Amino acid sequence: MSTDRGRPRARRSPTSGRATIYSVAERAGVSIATVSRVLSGTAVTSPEATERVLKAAHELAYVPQNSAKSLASARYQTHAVVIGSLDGPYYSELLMGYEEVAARHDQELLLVVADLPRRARTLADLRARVDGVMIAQMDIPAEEIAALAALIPVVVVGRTRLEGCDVVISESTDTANALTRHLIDVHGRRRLVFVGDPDQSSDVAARHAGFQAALTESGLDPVAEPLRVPYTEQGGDAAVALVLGLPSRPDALVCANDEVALALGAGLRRRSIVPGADLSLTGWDDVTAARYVRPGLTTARQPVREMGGRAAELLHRRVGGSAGPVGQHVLATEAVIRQSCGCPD
Amino acid sequence: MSTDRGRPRARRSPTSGRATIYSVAERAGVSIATVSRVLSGTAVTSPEATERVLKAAHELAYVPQNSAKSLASARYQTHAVVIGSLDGPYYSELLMGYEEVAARHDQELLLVVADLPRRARTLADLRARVDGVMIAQMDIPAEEIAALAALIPVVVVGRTRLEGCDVVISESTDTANALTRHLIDVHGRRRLVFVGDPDQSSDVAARHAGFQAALTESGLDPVAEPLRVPYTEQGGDAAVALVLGLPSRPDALVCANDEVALALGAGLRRRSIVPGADLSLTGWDDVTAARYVRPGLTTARQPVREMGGRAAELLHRRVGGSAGPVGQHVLATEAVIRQSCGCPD
DNA sequence: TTCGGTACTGTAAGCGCTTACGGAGCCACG
DNA sequence: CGTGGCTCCGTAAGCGCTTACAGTACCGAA
Repeated sequence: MSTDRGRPRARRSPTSGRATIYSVAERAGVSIATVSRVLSGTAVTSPEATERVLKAAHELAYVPQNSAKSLASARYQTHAVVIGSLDGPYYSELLMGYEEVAARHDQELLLVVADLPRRARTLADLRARVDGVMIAQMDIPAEEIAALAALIPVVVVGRTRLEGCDVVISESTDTANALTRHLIDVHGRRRLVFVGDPDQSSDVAARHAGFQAALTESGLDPVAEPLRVPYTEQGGDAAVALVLGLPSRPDALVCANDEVALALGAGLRRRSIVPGADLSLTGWDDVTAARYVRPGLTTARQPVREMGGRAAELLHRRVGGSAGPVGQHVLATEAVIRQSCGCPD
Repeated sequence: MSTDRGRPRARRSPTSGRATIYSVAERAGVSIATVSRVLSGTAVTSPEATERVLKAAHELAYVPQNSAKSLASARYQTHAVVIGSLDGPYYSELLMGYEEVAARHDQELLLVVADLPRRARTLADLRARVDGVMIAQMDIPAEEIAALAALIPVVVVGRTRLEGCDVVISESTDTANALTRHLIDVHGRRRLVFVGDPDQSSDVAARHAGFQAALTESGLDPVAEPLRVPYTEQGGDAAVALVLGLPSRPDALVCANDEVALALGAGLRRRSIVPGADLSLTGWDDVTAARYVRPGLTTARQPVREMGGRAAELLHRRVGGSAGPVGQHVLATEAVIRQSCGCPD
């Protein structure tokens, strides 16, 4: 019947008893369009209508259904955050920094822990679920990231040399250089070894480059190839054996991160080789434990929280279309001199 | 015209160029219903249709639009994870454990860091965005949680005495008791003090209860009221002054967590009071630093990862409706004896 | 041959929003 | 008094799915 034509189509059943835009409209005596306009502030509405809608919405404890909003507006108000693990303070700190800024822009966070096995599916699927993706995981191939970046805005943290997406990193090479120079110039070290695999992440590669540069500038050669161990406690334990197996005992160990340095230091000490005295030991990241061990671990502090914040800001802009050409954002790093290099307390 | 009646309504424009269920249906030569059935596996489809749909979907790189799915099915396939902070290893570990199990059930994770200021809005809004909520934050009032639990399935980790939702905790009282008895019976401590505020969290309250019970069972009285400091490094620093200000110097400090214990230990040592020798010091949580400091910190290890996993499992069941009555799930805790209590290396 | 099942499939309604479009009411101006 | 412009509002189409319902085709039993 044509008498039906003018009114909103009959609703099914009140599915969940939850208020919808229809119930709010009815209670406020306006159309759903007006409710939408009032609540999203996208168009002018009369003071009376505005007030009535607000009142009705409040009385019904109305919360807009997220899925309906997204479907109609083609916006998710959500960023995906892709990390490989939450081990150690690095990712936690990064996530906190990211969250803070994202929340300021009313963006929600979808946490994706992307193991290798489940990655392929997940990563591509994200484009049907979020507005943009932040990646802070080292072991995802560059091509995979590039493919994703072609579908949806992507910002990457902590690694470099990526095409088509913004990158946020902290300065590594110069600081690693300075730290290494400190060992050479101040502590007179001559037989230095880098502990960590430069090929595993561009970040570590940059640190290694700084290390290498410092040696070259001082006319030295490394005592050995980098000791390629994983960036974990286990890696540090493994490094103990490698160090002891070296033809000539090094007098300085520059580690890719604190975890490795701490485990390596503890292992050496068990063999009566005392970091700070018998050799210099440095880490990277300034984890909490670094300032509790004795001797305190000389290391470098990345502005991790700020990196997260910057990444969130960038991605938000990029999603909103108000960002310039993609580029690389480098934040400053600070060397933290404690005693494991040989400095006095 | 009635000739139009039989065919699917005309689509607007190909909004984003992305494949939809319509394009897949068209390419496969079937209806969208069949596509949906094939891809979700909710009904039998002929081998030929199945294959054609799969092929078309693959060729078009089709990913179902999450918002449309949710809107139509009233399911989000997402859990909210509410935490107060990611500081320290506790929350990271919890989150990892949770994520692992949630992923196994194909549930996504919405990360909500709920500061006090933004909490009220966020928490209630979650019901229009996720299927269930996991809360691992200590400072949310019980009533607020109860209110949320009335709207949507909720599971709480690490605190007790909550109505209407599942609770996952680790055993605290007995382990705290055992740890305290160790100090009394093995190390002959008599002047014990608890460091931490039992009123801040039910978890710490339980540890304090165990501490208190051990004293009572041994016919002792605590030397002083609990030193009510925050559970942070700053709290530990503050505790140093409190300890030194005590009328009688305690010979054992039982701390609410490792962070406090580590900072307190470092502070005391600076005053030439050596943990392990001059007094016993214990923590709780077994953070990474606990095994690197000297003396190694005697502490207790909660099965944090398992707690996260259990919580995810519970919430998934509860959302699916296949869970029994709400209840409390207690996992075992393990005392970790190192040297800060006075034990030899 | 007829009829009831069984195995699939298509049609279309509906999920709860956003938003283009057009209309109503009102004022100022010619 | 007619007209143009402005402000506010309602109508309805559409977002891309799921799923109830109603076939259709085919087979075996009566």
